[in-house]
Order: sequence, then C-alpha cells, then structure tokens
Amino acid sequence: MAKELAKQYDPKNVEDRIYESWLKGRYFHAKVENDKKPYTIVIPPPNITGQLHMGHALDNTLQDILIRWRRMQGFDTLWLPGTDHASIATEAKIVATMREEGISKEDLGREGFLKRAWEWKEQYGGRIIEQLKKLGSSCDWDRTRFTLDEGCSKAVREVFCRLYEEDLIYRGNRMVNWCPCCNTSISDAEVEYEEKDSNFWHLLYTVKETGEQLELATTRPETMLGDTAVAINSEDERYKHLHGCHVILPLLNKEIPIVCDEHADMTKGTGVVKITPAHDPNDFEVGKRHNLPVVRTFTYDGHLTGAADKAEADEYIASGKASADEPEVLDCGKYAGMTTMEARKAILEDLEAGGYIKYIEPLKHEVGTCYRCHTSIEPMVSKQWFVRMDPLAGPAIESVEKGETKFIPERFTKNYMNWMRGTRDWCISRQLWWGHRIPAWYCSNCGKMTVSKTDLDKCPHCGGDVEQDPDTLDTWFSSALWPFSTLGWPENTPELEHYYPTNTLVTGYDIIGFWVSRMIFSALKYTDKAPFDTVLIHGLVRDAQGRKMSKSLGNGIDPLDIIDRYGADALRFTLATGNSPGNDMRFSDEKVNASRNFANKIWNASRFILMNIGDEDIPCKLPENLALEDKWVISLYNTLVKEVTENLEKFELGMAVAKLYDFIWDVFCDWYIEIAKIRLQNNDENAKAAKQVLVWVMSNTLKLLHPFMPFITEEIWQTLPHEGESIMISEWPEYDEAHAFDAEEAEMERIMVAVRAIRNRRTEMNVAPSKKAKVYIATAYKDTFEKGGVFMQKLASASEVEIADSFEIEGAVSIVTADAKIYIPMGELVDFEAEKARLAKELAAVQKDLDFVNNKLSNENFVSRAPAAVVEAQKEAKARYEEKIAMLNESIAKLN
RNA sequence: GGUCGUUUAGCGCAGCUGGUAGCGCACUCGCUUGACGUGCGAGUGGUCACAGGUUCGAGUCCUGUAACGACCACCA
Repeated sequence: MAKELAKQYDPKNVEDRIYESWLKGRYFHAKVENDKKPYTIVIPPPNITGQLHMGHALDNTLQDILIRWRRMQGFDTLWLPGTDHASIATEAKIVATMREEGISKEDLGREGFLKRAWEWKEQYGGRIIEQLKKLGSSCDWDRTRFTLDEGCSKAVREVFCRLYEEDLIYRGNRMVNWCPCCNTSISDAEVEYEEKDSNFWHLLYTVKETGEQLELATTRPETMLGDTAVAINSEDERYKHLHGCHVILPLLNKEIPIVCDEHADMTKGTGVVKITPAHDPNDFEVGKRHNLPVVRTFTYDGHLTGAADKAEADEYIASGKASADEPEVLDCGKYAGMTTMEARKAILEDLEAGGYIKYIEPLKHEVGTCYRCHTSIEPMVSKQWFVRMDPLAGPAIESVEKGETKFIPERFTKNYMNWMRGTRDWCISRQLWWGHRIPAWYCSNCGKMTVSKTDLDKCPHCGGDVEQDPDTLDTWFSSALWPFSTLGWPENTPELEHYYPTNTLVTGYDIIGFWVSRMIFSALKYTDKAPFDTVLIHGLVRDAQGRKMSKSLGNGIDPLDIIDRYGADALRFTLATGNSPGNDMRFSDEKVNASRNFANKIWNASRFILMNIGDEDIPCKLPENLALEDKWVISLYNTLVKEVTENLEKFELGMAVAKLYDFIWDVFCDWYIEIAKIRLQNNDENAKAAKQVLVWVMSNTLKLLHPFMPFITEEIWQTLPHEGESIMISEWPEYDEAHAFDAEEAEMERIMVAVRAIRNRRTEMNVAPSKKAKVYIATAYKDTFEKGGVFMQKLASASEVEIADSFEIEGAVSIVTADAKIYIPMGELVDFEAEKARLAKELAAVQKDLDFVNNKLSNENFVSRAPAAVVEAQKEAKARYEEKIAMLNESIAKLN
C-alpha cells in the first residue's frame, strides 16, 4: 500500500490528533522510578487570569525542548505544571466584573466573595492550561498544581509559622507602598517607576525663635499637614544658628522642631527638608531617629483624613490593642475627604494666599506606580507583616557564589546578587481577600496574638474569642515555595525525595527579583538545598519593530493565532531559533513563515522517501554495503548528533536547532536526496540500500528534531518504517565511532567542490541546465571522481564524464579546483577572449590568497610562535594555491 | 546616580575557549530539474560603532569613547 501524503504539510490535520495520542499513551506522566536519574522542571505558574502570550510561548517552548530531550535520553523526567492564584490580579478582575453588576466586595462579604472567586477560578483558571497544550507542552498534567490548593496552603502555613517562631517574620507599623486603587500594600518589587512631569515647590516656613523665613523644596506639598519636623544637616554652616529651634507649620500653625539629620543633603536645594514620617520612607527613618510623632493624613483609599478617621484611630489607640508605634491620625479639617490630588491643589492655593510659596520649579520626576494598575503609589505607614531579609539573603548569596545554582547566561548572576544584596525587608501582607490568609489570630479578650499552623477558635492563652488576621499573603510568598511545595513538602514524599532539588528553571530576566531569588532563599531555608541547579534566562519577545508587546500599543501577537495559521511547530521553531539566552528577540511573520517553510521541506522530504518505498518492506536499519554518499551523509549525521547533544547540554538551543536546519535542508535534501535519486531509478539491491539509508537518516534526524518540532516529527516518524509506539519515547541518538567516515567525507567534499564549480561556470556562461555537455576531469584523485562521475551527470548537467591524469583538449572551458582540472568542450559557446579574462581574474584572486599565506609564512614571528598545527595548515594552503596557479597558467597558455 | 546589555551585509540575527567573516529574509540572474515554486541553481552585498592596547595574529581579550536599550536606586 503506497502511503500518500498531501503535497503540503497541514498542521491542523495532525496536531490535536497527535497530542491526544500522547495523552492516551501517558507519556507525559512521571512515576517515580528510583533506578533512573531524575530530571525535573517546575513550570513558572502562569496566572489564572492570564491568556497565553508570546512570553509564555517562549518560556514553555524552551522547557518542553529540554524535557522532551531528557525524556528521550532516558531520564525519569517530570515537568510539573500549575497555575498561580495571582492575588491582586485576580481579585481586581473579579471586583471589576462585580462592579459591572453593581455589586461590591462588601456586599458579598468575605465568604461570598471567595466563593465567587473560586467559581471564577474553576471556570477560567484552566484556560491557560488548555492553551499550553496547543503548544505541545509535555507536562505531567496529572500533577497539575495551584498555588492556593491544599498542599500549597499547607506549605505556606508551615513556612509562615516557622519563620515567625524564628523571628524572621514580624508585624509592625512600617513604611509600605500603598496602592490607593487596589487598596492594599504592595512590596518594593511591585512598584514601577515612571517619569512624570511635576514641580518643585519652594516653600517658606517661619522660624519661631528668629522669625526668619526658612526655604525648603518639596515635590509633594499635599503631605505637609503631616510634617512633624524639618531637617537640616548638622554640618551646614548656613543653619548652625538654628539648632534646637522650631518652625511654624503653615496652614496648621503648628510648632514643629528643626532637627539635625544626615538625610538633609547640604548640596541639594537649600539643604532643608520637610519631614513627613507617615508618608515618606526617608522621613519615616528620620522620624525614628529623632522620635518624631508619626501623623497620618491620608486614608488608605487615597483621601485626606477627617474627624471620623481621627476618632477611629484615637479609639483604637485608647483600647490598648494598638502597638506603641501606632501612628496618630490628623483631622485635616477643610481638606478632609479630598483626594491627594485635590488636596495638593487646595493646599497650594492656601499656601499661595498665605505667601508661603517662594517659587515653583518644573521638574521631571520618577513617580512610583503600582505594577498592576499604574496608580501612583502612596508611601504610607501602616501595620503590616514583614519577612526579615538579612538572615535569609546571606545563605542565598553564598549558595550562588558556590555555584550550587548557575545562571545562564552567567551575567544574570550579578543581577541576582545585586537584588539580594540590596533588598529590604519584604512586606508580605496584602489587604486582599483572595489569597493565603495570614495564620495569626487576635484575642478580643486578652489582646494577645497567636500564630498557628491550624485554625483557632479560642485563644490558647485565655480561652477568649479570637479573630483571624483579615489580610492575605503576597502571591509571591506561595510562589517562592513552588519547587518543593508542589512535590509534597513539608511531607517527605517519594516525589520530593526523587525529583527534588529540581534541575532547570526557565524564566525571563524580568522576574529574577520577584521570584527566582525568593525561591532560592526559601528553598535553602527549608530544604537545605538550592531549588534548582540551573536558571535558564530568556529575554522578551518583542514585535517586528523591536517594541515591547503591550495591550496599550495593541501590538501583541497571539500565539494561538500563530499556531492556527502556521502550526505549533513553526511557532516553536521560530521561538527557539536565531537567538541566544538572555537576549530579547523580535517576532515577525516572516520568521514564522520561514519556519513553516522548513516544516514543509521536511514534510516533502519524507513524502519523497515514502513515495519511493511504496509497498516495499524497508527496515529502519543501515544496509551492509554503504556507498560513498551513504557514508558521507551518515558521517555528517553522526557529527550532528554529537554537536546537537553538546549544544543542548550547554543550553545553546538556538545553535542546536540551526545545525538541524542546515543538516536537513542543505545536506540531506539538497545533496543526499538528489544523489540518492540515481540509485532509486532502478529497482535493485542498490536502490533498496539507498532507501534504507534514507529512512534511517531521516528517522534518526527526526528524533533530534523532535524536542523542537514535536508534532511534525511524530507524524512523519509514525509513517516511516519504525519501531516503538512514539518518537517521543524513542531513544535519543548517540554518537557512534563506527559511523565516523572521515575519508568519505573528504572524498565527497572534492566531488561537491567540482560540482559547484561546474554549475558556477555554466551559469556564468548562460548555459541552460537542459543543455548537457561532456565533462573531462583531470585529477590525481581518480578513484574519487570515478565514483563521483554519476553525481556530475545528475547534479552538474554532464552528459558523460571522462577521467584521466591529464587531457589535451582544444576549445574547452576549463575549471580549476583544488583537486581537479575540469574541461567542458562547448564549441561555439566558448568566447576565447572572455574565457581568458575570466581565467586572469581567477588567477589574480588565487594570487592574492597566496600572497596572504606567503606573507604569514615569511613572518619569522609567526613561524616560531604560532602553534605548529596552524603553521602546517598555512603551508598546506600555500601548496594548494601554488598548484592551482600552475593549472590556471597552463589553461591560459593553451588559449593563446 | 549605580549595574548590565546591545552595536557584524538593506532588514532580523549567529559567530563557543583569538587563526584570511556566516545564516535567514530581501535583492539580481536563471530553472515547469518526477519530494517540495512554502522549491532548485548561481550571484550582489560587510574597513565586524569609534579610538587605543595586548598578541606572530583581534569581530573574538583589555582600556576608554559614543549611540541605543534594560534593570536597580529613598534623591527632598
């Protein structure tokens, strides 16, 4: 039965069917096999709110390449998938849809809201997983995890409690980044700085003791109601007389001290800074140093505080439940209830009216914004939970220094180190409902707080009623545990035992700080092991113009759309090729097009093979007798195996795939298949041998390509003679010493050079390919060219080929290669003058090469200092050039 | 302000441990060549950003400069 394949490869006909067959075969499933070496990757869990974008496509393509390769190599591979609950993003999304229905979080209450959130998760949370399958991802879906599932929650509680017991987690009133839109604190890492136009407002405060006007500048005049001091530098000669004095705070007419603090920089502005401990991180530190009151003037939703806010705070402080560092709240009077921007305007107007503004200086200013909603963040003192970073960062730095985890490319180690060294305590509490609720309970009776792994309903101290902390944890707190929480930690499961520590983490450079570093310090703390040995960093996928893909620009390219139009293999090939680790890449239709063409090329090569096999029973096995061209292609394939494997080991995926491309297209299709056609014309043993080699090389090359282009390789492999169920569980080819045919490679090379030279000459002379001509080859390599003669007929339009030591031929075009002198009699076609000119030109070119080599060889220093092999190579080149020059001269002489 | 990256053919990019510069696309010319025009063959096109240095020899190593970009940073 002749197998018929379509003329063009249509991925739509194969991808889903093949993916189904893989799932059915359970090839993705990892079951602990202790006799095999494990290879583990945990997926960077995409947000449940997410839709597959190019970043995911790249990230997961790389992971799938690695995991498929290792699986074929015989490792017990686990690619563990899952999703992230993404607290802020998800909550914001749900709140937004609720708003459209006219419902607020408060309407539903916490429980009702969470119910709705889980429903949302059930409905949409799996969407991205389905999209990953379209890419061909070979994750063990049976082990799909969720950062908010039971196991992860257990790990989160365990970690929280242990850290708390060790005093590595604490609760306190600290300066945090507050997003008035999301209504929650966010960590330093979640603040993005954006340049905005603003002003420096130069204000005048009156010194109480001396009556002089003290000039100071501020970018945030709306915070002035919360000023509790102004600072000067103690060294500053201009203000020495003011030490110990006070200023009158305008508008409030409140007396506040002048303090000396290093924070006041003499070289900046007037050297005087207003201090607002409640709403500026630096000022907060200054306030602590000088025991200044902390006066909060903003509400958490971004308005100025009023009488009610003050009353509430006063009552809380009076109740005794508040800690000593609880900030005061100001009744901002006429400004109460204004947004910060409204307040800025009103306050400036009043300051202006009072003559307190000296002048206004325009300024470009980096303003912190929320990474989710891009609202300007307000630094705010508030009571939050923090992870103490210093004790955790130390070992994390050491571990990477020792090489327990390597970054690829290496330069990102520095990036990581900078982040680790510079990091401040990590604010982990969020004023959100969707997430891991903080396992701390407060007693309404004795006021004590208890942190507990299990839920409490009574106070363990006094038996009074308790209430759980309403806040939830930063999403990244649970992501930080992902490499081990997903394997069962804190239980010592067989999975944890076998697959942990994991091997490779594949992620973008943009989340080294957010995620990679936190996994490393968490893993070291809890498992005593680095969570992975290698971090493979990739860059961003940009649009064809090199711009970042973004919603606002509308230049995003949908991977699913690309898969639909070109196929998943073409997409994967595009993403894997032509770029090196850590560098951004551009994505364009032309590139996918080229990848699609490659897929089609492979498809047609296999179509050719199948067409020739027909009904014959051809084993995927090399024949006994190998022809020159067989040995040549096998030898090159053998080298390919070695190099691709080495490239993969070094994570040079782009290089590996480029070599596959070159081999398949240039070596296998353009040369080997063309030459094989000669034997295939007949129906004999030689033809059969050729078919076997075609099948064998193709089939094995498909294996090498499979990690990159899983669908098409599977489809073709299944159609070709093969053994086994699926290419994805076939054995990764290995380099075979017996298949290294150096001599045949060299022989083929001589012939190929001659073929190219003949084609070249014919083209130059505008000889139509259909016009055949006899070829005479004068060469010392008679054996080689005897074998290559038929190739010349097929590939170089030779009618027949004659080989001898030398020829005396008049009126022929002559071609000189390093190994042969070739004559093609073309009668009237030969223009003697043009031929002479051409030969002269070629002679000049070779002469130039010879000069170059001679120049080197006559350099005493080169001969004495360069390695012997290099010198030897130059000498050989010299001999070659000289020989060629002699032959060219001979040809020219004959024309005269 | 700090750190890092990029700069190679018209465009997009490779070039690992230094030994006369490659790939894809585009372009030019030719080809109904029994797998593929999503193809085949032959070409055009680069003083490897700039200036020094190390070396027998530098796209490759070192120093500096410039342009662009990224990340980090509390700059009132």
